[in-house]
Amino acid sequence: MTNDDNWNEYVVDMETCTECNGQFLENYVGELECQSCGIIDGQALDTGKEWRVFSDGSGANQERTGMAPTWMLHDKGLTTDIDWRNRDHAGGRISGDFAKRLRRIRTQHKRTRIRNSTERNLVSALSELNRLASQMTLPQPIREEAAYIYRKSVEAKLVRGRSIEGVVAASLYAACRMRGNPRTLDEVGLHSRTGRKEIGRTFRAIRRELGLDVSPAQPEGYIPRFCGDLGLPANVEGRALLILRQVSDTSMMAGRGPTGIAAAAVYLSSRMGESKRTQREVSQAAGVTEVTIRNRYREICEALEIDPENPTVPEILLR
DNA sequence: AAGACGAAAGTGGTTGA
DNA sequence: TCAACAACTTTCGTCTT
Repeated sequence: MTNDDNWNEYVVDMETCTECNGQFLENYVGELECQSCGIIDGQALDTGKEWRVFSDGSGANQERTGMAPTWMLHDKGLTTDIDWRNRDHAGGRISGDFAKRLRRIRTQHKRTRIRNSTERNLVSALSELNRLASQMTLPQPIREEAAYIYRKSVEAKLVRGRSIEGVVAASLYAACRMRGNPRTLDEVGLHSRTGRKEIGRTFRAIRRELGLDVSPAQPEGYIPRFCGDLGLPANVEGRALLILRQVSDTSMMAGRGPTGIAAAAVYLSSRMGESKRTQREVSQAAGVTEVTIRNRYREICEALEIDPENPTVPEILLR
């Protein structure tokens, strides 16, 4: 029996899932999540359509009121669209003078959607935002948050004297941290035309001027991504998070870079089980040096009284 | 040969006078 | 504005597996 095998017996003390008899385990945002079917706290998510039927109940009509407003479109998605096809409501062809008129209306409509230079800027900034977020594979809520921060920055005239790209990158960086899915400045800088330095400077300005409540990045936030990049199984990830939770009360965290701590926790967790990773592999996934991992590793082992040579799951982590 | 270790010097950012 | 400072990186020789 490996360490990895008996690990789960101690961590999981929750009931079993009513849907599939799988085990509930606390995920990193503190919800109870079924390990096999992913249901949160016994509540299955309804992935069905939200169409409501007001007419004959046959379900043939699919009424609703359009998509939810989004900060990702310059007009928040509140607009009317005119179909580009020359067809009437029944699908019949529209031709002749009326088709000509329709073409004219479409042109005018396009012009009214983008009214002034501010909106034009917003359009290009938001497309840059989307490009960046896509390259970094960021989820929709973070993009929304970033778009909102960017809008506020424009309102506060923070783009004056700064590049649009810089403000976009800084907004994204801030949104990632605020949503507990932190990225390093290096990472954002890698995908943006602006460098790490400028993004950092701009981020500080935005935070100060908008009074954003951005707490320091928590090492926990990096764990899922590092483990994913390293192809580590879920139990190693869960154990790394528990290690962090134990160590977070100690003084070793003070003043240390969160990425280094997270990297060391992943490295330690991987060494406790069968799927081991080298310092080099972890350092590349985490963007810190092996030396830093070694130092944090030593400190974590010291704090948790773990033998660095032959790390086993310590008593304090079992309950 | 690869991985781990640790010393020593260098770098970039923060802090406090 | 500048120097001190801590964290982190780079580099490199040595030891272990």
